[in-house]
Amino acid sequence: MDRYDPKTIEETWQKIWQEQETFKAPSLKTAKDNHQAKMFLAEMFPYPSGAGLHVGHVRNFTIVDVLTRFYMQQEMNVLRPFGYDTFGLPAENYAIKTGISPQSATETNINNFRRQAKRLGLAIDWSREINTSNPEYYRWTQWCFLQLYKKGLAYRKESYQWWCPEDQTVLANEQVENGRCWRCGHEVEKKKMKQWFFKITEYADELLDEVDALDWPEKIKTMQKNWIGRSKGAEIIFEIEDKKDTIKVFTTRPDTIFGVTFLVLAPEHPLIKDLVTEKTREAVERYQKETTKKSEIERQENKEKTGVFTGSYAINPATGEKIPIWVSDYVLMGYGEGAIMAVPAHDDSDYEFAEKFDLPIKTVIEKPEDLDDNGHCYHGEGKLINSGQFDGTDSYDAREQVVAWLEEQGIGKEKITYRMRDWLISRQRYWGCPIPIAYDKDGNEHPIPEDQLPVIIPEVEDYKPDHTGRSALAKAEDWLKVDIEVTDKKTGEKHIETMARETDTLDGYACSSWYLWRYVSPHDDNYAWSPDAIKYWAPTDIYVGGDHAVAHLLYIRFWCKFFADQGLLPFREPVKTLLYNGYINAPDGKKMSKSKGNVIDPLDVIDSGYGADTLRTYEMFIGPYDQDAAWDTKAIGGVYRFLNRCWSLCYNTPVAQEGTSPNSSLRNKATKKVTEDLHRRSFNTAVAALMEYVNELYKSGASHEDITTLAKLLKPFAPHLACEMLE
RNA sequence: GCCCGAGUGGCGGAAUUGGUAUACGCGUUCGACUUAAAAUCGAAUGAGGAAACUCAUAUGGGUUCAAGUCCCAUCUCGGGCACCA
Repeated sequence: MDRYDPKTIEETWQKIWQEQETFKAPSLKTAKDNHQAKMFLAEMFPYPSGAGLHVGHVRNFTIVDVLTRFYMQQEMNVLRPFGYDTFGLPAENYAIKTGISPQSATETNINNFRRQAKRLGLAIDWSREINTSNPEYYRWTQWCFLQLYKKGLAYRKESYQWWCPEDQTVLANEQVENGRCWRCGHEVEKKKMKQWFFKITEYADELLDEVDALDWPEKIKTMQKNWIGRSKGAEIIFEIEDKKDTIKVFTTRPDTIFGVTFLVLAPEHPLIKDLVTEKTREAVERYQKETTKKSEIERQENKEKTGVFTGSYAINPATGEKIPIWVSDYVLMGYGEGAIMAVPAHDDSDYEFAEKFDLPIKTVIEKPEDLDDNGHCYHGEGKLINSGQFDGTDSYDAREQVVAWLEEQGIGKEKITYRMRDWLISRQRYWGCPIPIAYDKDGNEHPIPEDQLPVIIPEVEDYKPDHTGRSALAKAEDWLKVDIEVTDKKTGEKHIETMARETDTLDGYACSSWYLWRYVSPHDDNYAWSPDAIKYWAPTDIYVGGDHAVAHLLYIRFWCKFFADQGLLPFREPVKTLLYNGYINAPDGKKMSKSKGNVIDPLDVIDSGYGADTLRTYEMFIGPYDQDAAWDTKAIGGVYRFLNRCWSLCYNTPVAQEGTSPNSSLRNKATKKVTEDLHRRSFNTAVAALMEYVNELYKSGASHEDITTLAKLLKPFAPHLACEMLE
């Protein structure tokens, strides 16, 4: 052979790797006996869409692959599995349109994905492949649900939830982006429904406190902190004039209590109906109706304050003054108590509201004189004024003192509030993991016993959700009925009762909340993850992805903490190091999309003659892995030329005699540089260093030893060519 | 509005701990090979200048023997949060 022929080389080596199971992780026994360090790497497993792999997958997978091959060269026990996140709307919508079952469409797509992934020459332990819609897998997803249910962390409650009218399902808060559905982009609505939740708020403090210590990008850590949104403040009780009811508010500034000149309730606040008077009832009810009708986008767009007076008054506990109670949509029912004490002198929103409705403004914090602040209200710290016994106190210290004073009177206490809500997991969709619950004739819920798992998704004729807001599962009449043994509470006797299954399925994020642990023992019939294997391999050392900054990456942390508390995981954080890779955009810098017709298909790139090695190396060379990059149709040619030069050096150039200098020092320099760069994940400069090395070898001549070194250093990036050269 | 990042040739980017700015690649130009083209190989390539040299890392200051890197201010772009009390 005198020409670099990627097609032949890549087919040859892919076949060898397949036959020899080159990348199969060592057995537990072997791994422990050889006393090497362990390394568990994974990419965020893909959703196998009908469109096949795109260049973004290639970047994501190649990062993991380069590290996998590198750590194998460093003689570590490496686990690098692969799987598919297969539940989800696209397959179901496709089924509704074409009648092809999601089961069969998913199988087709997986086969396609696997075939394409193999053509990239990925160093995957294929014996560990998992698929979330396989009953062998989702049996254990259901088992996880039951563990959470047993501890009261999976529960059902009725509340207003985000509803996507296009997809006919509810959504988690994390799946609503700017008032729109994350999947289809349709505007979402609020709908009152009884739904299943996971009590993620139980772990809010730990999720927040342990974020800082993680070896994760700061960007992601900040997003998670913002999402959890802990704020420390006080809950204060206001009495209502001439009424027995009281109003609870949450505030982060109890030190401003003397400046409270009115209260504001969210339009959904349950107490409003008791506060309205003959005169105000009509106006208040009209306002409430208008608010409900407004979409979230409208509520966000129109920031002009609106509101209406209830007709009732509360008493400021600090001053004894009578203060009016108003209703306004700038107060949100979902946060704090759904009611606020308004301090217009020191809060922008309250100030705007007071200005608009001509309510009194009372300054209680003195602005430091040297401060040049042209704003209307001062939110900073300072000495208290007009605040009775607290006059002269520094506002920061006054926070605690005021709370203590209110607490003495039994009308206030310290309180911590979170922005994060519990995780809504019900989906009114067919193509998801069935929630293992049944209802008796009185509507009481009963968990499906663990020995009756999995609850298999039934085949149906028609995949459309029914018009009542239930998934197509509701149409599987035989499946709906289930016999469950119940114990009579009074007599203790057991009997079998026929019940109706839950027709909601689990949010797909539930299925991906534990898959990293399944990888350690993917075929275990007795455990979701086997205790020995999890102890050795987990947690995941390096996890690579470019999406799901809050949702998935928060959920896996939550489940990890929960299962650690059950004694089922010997660690409390699932991912040691997170690498968050950037996107690959079209050559014009815009996002690739089918509709724009600017999609680069990686398989086309391989088949055009460049081969997988060029594609992989190019995507590592394109720029720092964590930055977005634009595809450059010309620059990939430079990488192809580079691999050609490596080839020529090996096959078409006379072998130089091995001398001592300068070749050995060049070798050492290149080895040191590439190794260091891989340790600090600077893939682009590692490739640059290899190019430099090759350029130098062209000048000096390459000995046998030089070519061997080059091939070894090249192997993580262009494994097929490197293996061929080493042969 | 608040909180993070980032601004370096024609382009993507490098400079790891304050120590030769522009590695590597693309593009461009010239040369070799060829009847020719492609491919390949070699050379040049921040700006100005014949050269010595001067000026250049968004802008303006500062610290330092030394600043792309540290400090202050400003501008621009990107991201996150956003009526969260």
